[in-house]
Amino acid sequence: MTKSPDNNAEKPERISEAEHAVMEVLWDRGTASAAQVCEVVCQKREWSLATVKTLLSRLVQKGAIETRPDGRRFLYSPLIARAEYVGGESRRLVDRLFGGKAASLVAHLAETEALSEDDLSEIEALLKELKQ
Amino acid sequence: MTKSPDNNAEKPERISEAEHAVMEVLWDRGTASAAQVCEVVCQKREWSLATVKTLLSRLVQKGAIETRPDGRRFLYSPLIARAEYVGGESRRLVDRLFGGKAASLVAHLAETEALSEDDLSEIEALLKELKQ
DNA sequence: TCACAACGATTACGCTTGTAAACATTGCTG
DNA sequence: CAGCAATGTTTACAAGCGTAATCGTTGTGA
Repeated sequence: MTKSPDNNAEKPERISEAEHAVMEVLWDRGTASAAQVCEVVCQKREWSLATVKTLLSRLVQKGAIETRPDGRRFLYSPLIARAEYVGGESRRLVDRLFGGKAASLVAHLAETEALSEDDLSEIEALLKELKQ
Repeated sequence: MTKSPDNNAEKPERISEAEHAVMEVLWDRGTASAAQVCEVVCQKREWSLATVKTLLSRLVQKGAIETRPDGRRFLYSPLIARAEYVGGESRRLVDRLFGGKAASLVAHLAETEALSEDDLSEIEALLKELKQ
């Protein structure tokens, strides 16, 4: 195979906030054209189509999405999974603010009442399941 | 008076990553001079004293810290509490990535095994306490 | 066939961030 | 008293980001 076996330098080029908004659409749809992405986000963020195109280009450069030609346009689809991104971001936060201890994050959320009764029950259920 | 009396628009000017590193020192010490801050972070981040000074200035501008003259130098101290910052950042993450549902974050951490056995026990204990 | 519309690509531009050097002030030491 | 050293202030500058406008190409409808 041509793919060099060990060029996994894969340093996951940071995705910016605006870019992330675009990614969400692609994760949701799986695949979309620039116009379709715009339909979803341009209202919300008061963007123009041009802005969306710029963001898509940057995401391609960063290796976060890929393009497939579809007639005269491109269809864009994610190359990295949402879970991967979410995991990375969560980890960054936990590392930066909680010394890497995820439990500290949870503790903080609980203390500051960022967790509702429902949240607490939900987590409790989750724990039970994980522990069985 | 030239200083407008009611500019308490207190929108908490975003603290950048590098600035945050400086804040951590101030939160830890309570108060410190530029040189003292540098002693703590300049090794770790390979910064020069000049860099620390810039960051301190920016933090002052942003209203995140205050200065008190101490002889020929300044002592810097935090104006916002660490908990406040941490809470804000956590909330931002939860809003952006988990639709505002903190429980989803916890679920994600659990699923991706970002939570160790110890973490889980800890959280469990926490929950019990909160529910008393 | 020809202007136009739909696209991606290129270029733009001001703001923030990271990282610092240069400058100005001033207490201190020889 | 004259430099020097320590300190804050000002200026710098490249990269990244948010937000687009403009350019170039090409399928399409009149």
